Amino acid sequence: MITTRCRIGGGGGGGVVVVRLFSSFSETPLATEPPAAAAGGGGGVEIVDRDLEDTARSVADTIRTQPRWEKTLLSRYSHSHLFHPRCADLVLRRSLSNPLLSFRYFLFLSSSSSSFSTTTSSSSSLLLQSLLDSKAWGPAMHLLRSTKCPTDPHARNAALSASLRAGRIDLFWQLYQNLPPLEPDHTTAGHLVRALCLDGKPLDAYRLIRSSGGGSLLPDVCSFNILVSGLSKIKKFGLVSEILHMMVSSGRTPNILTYTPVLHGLCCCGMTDEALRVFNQLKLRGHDPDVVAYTAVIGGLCKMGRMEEAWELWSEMIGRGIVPGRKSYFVIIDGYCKSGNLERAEEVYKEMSLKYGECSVGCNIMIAGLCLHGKVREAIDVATSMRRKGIEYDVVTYNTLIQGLCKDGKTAEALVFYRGLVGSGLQPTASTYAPLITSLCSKGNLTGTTELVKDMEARGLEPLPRTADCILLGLCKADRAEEGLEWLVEMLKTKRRPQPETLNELVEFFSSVGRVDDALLVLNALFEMSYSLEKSVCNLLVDKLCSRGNRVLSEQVVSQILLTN
DNA sequence: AGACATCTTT
Repeated sequence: MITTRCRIGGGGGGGVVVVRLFSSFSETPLATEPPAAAAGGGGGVEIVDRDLEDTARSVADTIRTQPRWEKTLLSRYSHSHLFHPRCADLVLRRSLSNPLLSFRYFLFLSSSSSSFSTTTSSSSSLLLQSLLDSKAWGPAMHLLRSTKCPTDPHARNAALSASLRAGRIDLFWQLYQNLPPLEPDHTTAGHLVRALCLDGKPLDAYRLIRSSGGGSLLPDVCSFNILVSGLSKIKKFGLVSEILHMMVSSGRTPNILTYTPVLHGLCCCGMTDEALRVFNQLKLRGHDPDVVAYTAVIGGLCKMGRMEEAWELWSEMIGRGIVPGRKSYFVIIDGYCKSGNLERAEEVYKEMSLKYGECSVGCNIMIAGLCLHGKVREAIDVATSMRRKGIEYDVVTYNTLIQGLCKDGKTAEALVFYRGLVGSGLQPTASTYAPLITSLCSKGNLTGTTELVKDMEARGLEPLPRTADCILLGLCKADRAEEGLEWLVEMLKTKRRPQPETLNELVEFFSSVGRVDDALLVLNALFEMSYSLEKSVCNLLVDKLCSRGNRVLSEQVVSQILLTN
């Protein structure tokens, strides 16, 4: 028996569940279909099919048209008919267009008659399927757990699959834990891999695959692809290569969709040359890269500013008859913007607009490019023209403009956009506040800063690390050291570590203004985070301590510094 | 059937 432990996510703490994919090969009973007349007929009374059909039709009409039909049914129909499996089956099927009604009928049957059990797994599977299709998860779960409802492995797999498709991993694990063990097979393995990857635990999925021992218990290519994608996102390329070998040796031949996330992952962590190598290998081995693969590699080159090579690949892509999509255009336009070739960016932007029309993301890219190169006025012009064309601003539009204006020293104007953002009903993000707070702090405007910090808190937003540092420095230097130190304590409590440079600057500041006690306090925090103290700051502090005649303390500090550096 | 690519965060 092979089990793999994995954590289940969803709500907060998430317990540990044993993935029991390969727990037992034995007795998961397949649902069997007993003879139709076995139950309900008692006493040798033979019920004619025709009668049952009439009853079923009438019952189905009743439950569809009457609000409270439970009592009516019990008094109007003979129990031997009502609870006859064939009749139950027919009513359930007739009501499928209203899955919840059908489910209510199922509940009625199972609670009114202790001997009732749907005898064909097909009608309960149909009911389950329609409940899943209408995303009625609660009833679907109830049905699956009901002992009165035989559901075959296929139906259970359908439920697992439906919960994954709907992105409800929480439900997936509930189902998985509460259902009787499934016959271990490659379908279930695939579902588990997908669920673990969606849960952000590709390593657990990898361990599961490793422990399965290979062969027929390995999932299909598509699930493998999801695993490769998950491992690529966390940059575990060694494991990716192991999985690729496993795929080849088990006959799950990797395809272009297997490799694209790898290319993307490599490009994202600066390994663009490695991506290029893999990409060329793929082409040599006869794979036809699609638009997504091309876009990934072109994006990698763009991120490194290698625009000539990017354009070369772009042309190659066009030459192969591949039509660049919207996102391909975004990538290359952004590349030209970032590298400062704004004219070229505009040319390609126009080409994209002719093909796909304009949208906020495209405008955002141009706005960011203009801001980056000090053309904030032009950026605002682009934004204004968006409004004219009926393209709505999104949070990124606002954030980009706010950042651009702040960098240009136009904090007041940036605040106008901030108010516009809030007024438009969009939710600001931590990135909205970062440049505003930095600007206000550097101007010594602590009133404005604390106001924005309060706004953030009211929205449940945490300042970005740099922003938090900025607030810390701002408060301390504006003669509000008490609040500043409180802020520092709060940061440490919530495990948000200030940068080493920030703490050095603080020690330096407190020393220089003669607040030696505060300097020592910060120094302590600095040591506790095993940061090191810069030499110049150290000299300044020791100097201050000595000049105060505090020889003992200064020697202690020096020896402490020697110890930690 | 299912998966892969975009803009803000200095």
